[in-house]
Amino acid sequence: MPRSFLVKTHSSHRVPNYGRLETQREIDGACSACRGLVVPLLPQDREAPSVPADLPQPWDRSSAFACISLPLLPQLKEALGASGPDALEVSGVDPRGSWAPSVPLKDSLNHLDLPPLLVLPTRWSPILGPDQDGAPEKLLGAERMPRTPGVFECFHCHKPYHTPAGLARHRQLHCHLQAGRVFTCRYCDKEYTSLGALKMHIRTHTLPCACTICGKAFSRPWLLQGHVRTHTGEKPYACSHCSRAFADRSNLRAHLQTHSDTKRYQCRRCTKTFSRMSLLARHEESGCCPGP
DNA sequence: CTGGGGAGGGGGCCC
DNA sequence: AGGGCCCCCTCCCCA
Repeated sequence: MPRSFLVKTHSSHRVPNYGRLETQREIDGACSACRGLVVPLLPQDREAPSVPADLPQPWDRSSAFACISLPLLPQLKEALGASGPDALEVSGVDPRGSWAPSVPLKDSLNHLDLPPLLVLPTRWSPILGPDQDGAPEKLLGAERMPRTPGVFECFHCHKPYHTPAGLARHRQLHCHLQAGRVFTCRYCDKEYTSLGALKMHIRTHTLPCACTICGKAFSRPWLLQGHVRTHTGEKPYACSHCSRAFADRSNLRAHLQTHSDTKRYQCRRCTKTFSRMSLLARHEESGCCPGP
């Protein structure tokens, strides 16, 4: 089953049932599209894809999730053709290994005349990302660096995402919302599709981790740990290119960008590149590149 | 205006 | 289920 994930929506009119906060609302009239089964057709994989790809492919492991109603599976298999994977029904498959659809999976599924939720993948609209090689660069051994941002747009709500994986997670949101499997925060109106995600979010309201030195409170122990370093001066993350050290790994990562010859974020209107998205955003907001 | 460091927040994944 | 850790991102500030 797909992992639960954050529901970033504030449009809820649902009333939280705090009597069973820890209880998922059961919906009788669950999402017709999801009533059968939510199947990760191509399971998400955090590891680096082995096949370089200029653009996300329809069978990209990190992007292809769909809600497949079990009764529709024979129909789906027929549309995909006889060469389709037998394992498609329940376990998912990475077609790049042994099989790939002869036509884009999206088109195959569209032939089914299914409700929109059953169609995958969602429309991709890469705007940036000429160097989206699909192979995350390595940092500090097993760590990952972000890909060059593109824009991948949700078919349903047109919400933009920087990565196909982010879009894939977002698409699950539509499935969960239609199914009514939603937990709402009692402190704000954020909604989550799993209780665990909600509990984690609630910590951002209750801030159970307090600094013994200054009293500042944090939602998670590791946030507090990072904060304590601001008191102790500990900087365990050293740059391998210079003598600088950092208390925070993310800041080291940002710093390493300054050693890189290639800037990841390029202005869409001029060719100027930036090491950080925030710098690009500031550049665009500054009006440096007046429109046509 | 730009580049970069410091600090922190958020959700996801793994064990 | 919970903790630890991950990545991604943002904001603020300063040179």
